[in-house]
Amino acid sequence: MPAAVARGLRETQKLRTRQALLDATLELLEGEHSFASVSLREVTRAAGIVPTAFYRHFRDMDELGLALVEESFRTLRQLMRDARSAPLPARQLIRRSVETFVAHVRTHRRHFRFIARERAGGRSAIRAAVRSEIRLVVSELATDLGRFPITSTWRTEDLQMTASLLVAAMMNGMLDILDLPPSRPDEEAELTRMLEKQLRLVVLGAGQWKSA
Amino acid sequence: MPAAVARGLRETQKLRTRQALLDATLELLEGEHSFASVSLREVTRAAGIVPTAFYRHFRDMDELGLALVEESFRTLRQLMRDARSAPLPARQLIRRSVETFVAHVRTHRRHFRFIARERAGGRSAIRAAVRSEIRLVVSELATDLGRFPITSTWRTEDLQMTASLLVAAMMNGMLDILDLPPSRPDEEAELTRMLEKQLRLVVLGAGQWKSA
DNA sequence: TGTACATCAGTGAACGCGCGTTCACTGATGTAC
DNA sequence: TGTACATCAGTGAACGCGCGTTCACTGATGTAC
Repeated sequence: MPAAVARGLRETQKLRTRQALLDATLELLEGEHSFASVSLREVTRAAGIVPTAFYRHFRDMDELGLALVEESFRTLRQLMRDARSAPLPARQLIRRSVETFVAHVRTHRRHFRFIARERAGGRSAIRAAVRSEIRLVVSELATDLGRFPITSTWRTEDLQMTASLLVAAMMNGMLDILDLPPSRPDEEAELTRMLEKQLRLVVLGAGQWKSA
Repeated sequence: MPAAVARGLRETQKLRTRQALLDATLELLEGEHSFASVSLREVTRAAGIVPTAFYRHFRDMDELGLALVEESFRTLRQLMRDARSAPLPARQLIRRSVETFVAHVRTHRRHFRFIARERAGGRSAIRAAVRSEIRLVVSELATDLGRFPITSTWRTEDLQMTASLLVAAMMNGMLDILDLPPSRPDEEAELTRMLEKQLRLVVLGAGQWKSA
């Protein structure tokens, strides 16, 4: 075991239980439950601990929710930045971005189901955290958009406006994809194709846009 | 009293109570509550009736939620169709549509807060109803988009794709506007301007799009 | 118009249940020497 | 390495509370004649 992650048995086990609580919560959200209606007792029951042990890990369900937001976005932003870092024509960058995004959402279905719902949903602390993460995604995209020859003279405001539109399309596509039963790869491919077209439409518009 | 709406005292009072239940629910949603976490007892308490009287009006909270979805969209679709019915250049139609939309959302803040949350949120019956209403909005917009000279040769699929993108932008803008405190008309105007730009960007892109 | 009966929106007591949180505890893990 | 003590993740009993739903009811409104 490398020194940097050296942990006692106790700490290892505690982290394992913490993760079990996070996983159990996402599991419970697969059904009709919304996060706001999942009870602390249900979560501990599903994680295999007694209700009172919950407090060894989180102050309350809100704090657990914030941990889930963090966990959901941890890798997404890096992935998206990598996807568009290659020196390729716009059309290929769009395809890569959409494919990366859809693949990530598919392999983290439960996380993004949670994100999609809490983005507009219940508890304001969690909603604020989701919206703040999305704002970061938008800003990073805006920065990358500004690197193209045509956009190099654009006002920051218009870069943000365009990035926000692209991300809105992605979030909307995500919502549709998550609402499909997992057994419909054909419909998912259809939605993916439409999402790609929507991004291309925006980029076509950007080619004509007069900023400043 | 016109014959068509002639009602007995009893029926009038029953409708009044039903409306009080709907209004009370929206009122409760102003705070931290999500629809899924509002209890039947809270609603009846706020409406000034006894819990058991709830069942004279709705089978359960789901049925009340569906009534709220219906109430929310009742006038919106007609308004939006009217807003773009005038024979004006694209830019003016966009402005009119955005202004109509934002004004309607503002005057029905609580309804659309509910819609924004339940679109992705909790109970699947309600989510399905919201998504079905939005699909209607998209289809009606796609139909109207097809009437322009440039789009007259487009494939239906691409009209739907474009309409879906425009509506996604509107929903996204709505979410941002609803998240502002009602006391910020300046930020609201800023968001409205951005939304208008986003729609113009899409329409610019549509001008370049090669469908078929 | 007046009377006798039917309807039904709203009442109020009661039920069993799962909830979040408190508290004192246990016993395995960790630490100091 | 062995011992004695400290830490602390997880336990289990207990609490008061609001919940959805049942039931038999009341009394104003509606209807038939």
